[in-house]
Amino acid sequence: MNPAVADLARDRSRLGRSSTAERVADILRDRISEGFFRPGQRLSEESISEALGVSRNTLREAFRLLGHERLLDHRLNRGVFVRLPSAEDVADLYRVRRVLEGAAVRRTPTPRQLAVIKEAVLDAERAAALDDWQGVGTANIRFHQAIATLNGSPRLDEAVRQLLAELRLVFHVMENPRAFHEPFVERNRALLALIESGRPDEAATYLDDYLDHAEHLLIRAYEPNP
Amino acid sequence: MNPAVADLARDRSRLGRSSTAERVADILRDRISEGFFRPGQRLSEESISEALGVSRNTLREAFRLLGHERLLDHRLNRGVFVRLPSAEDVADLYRVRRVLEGAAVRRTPTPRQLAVIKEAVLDAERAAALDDWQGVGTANIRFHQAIATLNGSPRLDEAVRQLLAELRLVFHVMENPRAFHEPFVERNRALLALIESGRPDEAATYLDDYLDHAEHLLIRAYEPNP
DNA sequence: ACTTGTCGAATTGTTGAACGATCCTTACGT
DNA sequence: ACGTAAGGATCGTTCAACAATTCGACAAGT
Repeated sequence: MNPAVADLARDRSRLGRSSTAERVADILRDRISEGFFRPGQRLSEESISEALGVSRNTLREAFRLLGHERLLDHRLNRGVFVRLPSAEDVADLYRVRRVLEGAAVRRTPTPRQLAVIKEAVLDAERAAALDDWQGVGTANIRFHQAIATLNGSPRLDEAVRQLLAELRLVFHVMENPRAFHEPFVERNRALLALIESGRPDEAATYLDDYLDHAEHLLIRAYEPNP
Repeated sequence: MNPAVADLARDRSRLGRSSTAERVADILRDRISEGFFRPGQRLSEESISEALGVSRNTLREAFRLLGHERLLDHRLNRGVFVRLPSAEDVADLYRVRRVLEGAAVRRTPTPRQLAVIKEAVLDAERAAALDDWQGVGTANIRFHQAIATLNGSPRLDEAVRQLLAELRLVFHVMENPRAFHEPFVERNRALLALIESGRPDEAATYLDDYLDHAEHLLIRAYEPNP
């Protein structure tokens, strides 16, 4: 086969994925992620389908997709709600993070992977300097996503992407984002240094402590405000 | 709260999840899992909706669910197909298994968890004695699912459940199930012994070799039969 | 023989309306 | 305070219709 044509094979994935339902799901996912739809809020089929100019059936297909990603909670005969994770959910999310990210930091990164991680650290530091704590949170998520890619597994990348999207729901119910995000800006850099210097065991130990700290902060933020 | 009433909480999950679309998804999932629908086969909306007595819209919601579980492949304007995993998919599935099951075997099991694992080992041995290699495959999957529960995370349990369901698709394209399943009956027992005796590092090492072996067998089975 | 253009059947993508089922609220009666 | 009944709103599901797309076949051109 023609080598120039074979190069096109990479773009093939862009062809198939663009049904209306999936595009609607993309829109809703973004809205949830940015906090436009708040956790716990109900999403009316009628009003949203009307607002987006799609039929209820198509919207329901989109809802199914997001429900499977744990961003929406589908309650029979009551409608879909933006998911509001419980304290037990938070604990489980961190259980998964310890496994997935813990395995990731034990791998030796390629220079390209390392560059992506470093860029995320820098973004967080820049946002912190501007007191943009929402931006710090976003950069933080990119940081951990970049770490997850060290596993070299598309499925694990996708799992981490969903997991962090779910975790972002938790951030939206917190009243004080600065208190939560601030301590981790410098921890990100420290973790990067351990990964970069090729000490996987120390990196893993540091990550465990990192995640413990983050989880305790979140859980504590849940108790005064159930 | 009444302790007898609290016991009912476990059945609560059965209440909500019973829309027609989800029940249809359950049926199709079982059919795919048992090989009634072969990998690569196209599932017609019209004929299946008619056969099950549900509308096309409802069936499409079910298709979305299974597509998200990677059991169906949804190609725009061409319909849904039972997923046919590629060799690269197999490699990635085993990448994930090494991470998730590797983390699991390093945990100390409760007596109850150990009992479930042991039961799966026995089931595989019983099926092997009867030359029921399909049954061995099923017991094998239960064995690894039971191992995954050692992580103590509902999300990881679900991830492993989906992962093994996807792997079962691979089994269905193999021509010789005995050659693949037979060697692992006694390996299951050996791995159980290592877990039971509280030697997590040895168990993890053994599991790595176990998964390497399984992956190589599968990949090799793919090459003569693309 | 190989590629390209065109046509038509079959299937999916999406819509809009309809109706029963279920839930929530409110009001009522005991 | 508690159980109940009525009403409205919304979801669950179906159905029919049409547009959009794919696919195979066949003709035409090189």
